[in-house]
Amino acid sequence: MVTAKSDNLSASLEDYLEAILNLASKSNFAHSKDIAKLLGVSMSSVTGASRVLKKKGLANYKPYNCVTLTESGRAAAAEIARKHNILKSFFVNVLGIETDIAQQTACKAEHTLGPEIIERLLCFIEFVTQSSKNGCDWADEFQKFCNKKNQNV
Amino acid sequence: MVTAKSDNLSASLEDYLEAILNLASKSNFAHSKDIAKLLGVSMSSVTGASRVLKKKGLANYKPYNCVTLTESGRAAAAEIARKHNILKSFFVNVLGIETDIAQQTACKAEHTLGPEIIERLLCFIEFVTQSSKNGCDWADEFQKFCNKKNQNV
DNA sequence: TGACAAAGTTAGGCGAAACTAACTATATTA
DNA sequence: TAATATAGTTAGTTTCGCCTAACTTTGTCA
Repeated sequence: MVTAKSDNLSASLEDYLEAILNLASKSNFAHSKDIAKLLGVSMSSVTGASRVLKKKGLANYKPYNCVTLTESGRAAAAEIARKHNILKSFFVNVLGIETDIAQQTACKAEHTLGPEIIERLLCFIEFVTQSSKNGCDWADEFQKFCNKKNQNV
Repeated sequence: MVTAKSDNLSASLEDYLEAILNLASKSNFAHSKDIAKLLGVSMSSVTGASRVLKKKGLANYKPYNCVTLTESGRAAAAEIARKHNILKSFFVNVLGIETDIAQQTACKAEHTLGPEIIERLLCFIEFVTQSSKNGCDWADEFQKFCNKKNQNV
């Protein structure tokens, strides 16, 4: 296994990791200021987190330089991002939740749901997608079901 | 509305509330020792939490006495327990997750999922239940889908 | 009824995560 | 190239949630 699962990360550190991954998607590095803005946190908090991530071998950090992810940092961040996307997709495409709420909730839930649930959710999304191709559109049927129910209230 | 939603509760306080509700379901009161055991926490932590819950008007607490919930404490706890049950039911009955894992995950996720998601999940459970009565057993089909997929791996 | 065990509390401390305010480094530009 | 604006850091503080160790209260039983 190459994917060095660096576990034992707090929800907060996972957020920093994910933020860096996203910001670095084009440029390969992330500015403290942008991380701070993205996470709604002060710059000094970013400095603190960067030091911790460095100590854990997940980020390359030198004072007054941009932050980059190490190999295992990238792997860990990618896992978190994957969880995030699966959750968001489930919320939007299966449950029919509004994008904004789906996004926000995915951010929180990605830290609390274990692999068993995540993999099953992924499976479930595939299942629904597949059956819609076979003419049985569950997501659509579900929406109708919801609408009918809401009318009765 | 009677349900005095006392929000702004930390995940931790919600856990205490839920624990007290569960322990008090028969006797109407909860011993510190039992709360501590249920939550895997020291008794002094329970004392601290009890004081906070009292200050928030959610629990009746007097040193060296059992803890009971106030009216609004009960309402808040019931809401949390409801979330918990909806989540657990979704995990077990729709996703087919093992009971233990479902239970544990529900404990964590109940603090992070907002009402929109929870209500939709409830709706979804009803939808699946209903359609299984009409001869279309989704949960079962999904299990088959999962099994087939796992075989291919 | 008095000694002892069990239950509960208090005091003090620790680590995580955030903040503000003051300082330092870097970059820009006149 | 020196002044200044922007970015980043450091120091010190706060809040939360938990812990251990020592103490107090309550309840039991010989």
